[in-house]
Amino acid sequence: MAKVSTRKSRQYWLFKSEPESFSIEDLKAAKDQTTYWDGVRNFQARNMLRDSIQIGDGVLFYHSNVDPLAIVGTARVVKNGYPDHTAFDSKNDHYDPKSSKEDPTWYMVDIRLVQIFETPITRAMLQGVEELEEMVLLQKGSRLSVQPVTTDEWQVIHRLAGLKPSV
DNA sequence: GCCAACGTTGGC
DNA sequence: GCCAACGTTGGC
Repeated sequence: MAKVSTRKSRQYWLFKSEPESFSIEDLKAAKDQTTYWDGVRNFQARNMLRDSIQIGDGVLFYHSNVDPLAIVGTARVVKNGYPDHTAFDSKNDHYDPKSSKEDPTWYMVDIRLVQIFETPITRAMLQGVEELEEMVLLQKGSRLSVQPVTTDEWQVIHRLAGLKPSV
């Protein structure tokens, strides 16, 4: 019998990336427009990657540490959490000697591009929207690079992009 | 470039 | 187990 998802409904997430290291254009250029989301080295984010994020979930792709800060498009989860092999590679920037193949510390998922927004939804735009006041991204001091997004937030952001909620 | 917020490390 | 010191993130 095929493996069945443990929950019925799709969930939504926001992934941050510095475009200098990996931009949504890089995702577009990747083979099958798909990538593994490696390098997350925070336990809270790790738990989401390992335990919560599932195939079919929607991902807002956010560019951080750049002008303009913005949600630049969406992606879809195409592979559930599995060990982040970059932690095993001593030559990799994200190498972590405490993580082993036998007992991995860090996890990643695979995502595939859905769309690049014609007009990026800038952080400044988000900050003006009452329905997004509680969005994790906009909370003071929020540094999580993988964050949950509510269904309402997902829909508001698609509306701002002039799109029907897709994925 | 600044600095607040946060996570981790290590001495005790 | 506390907490000061330190390093990093990331908005501004």
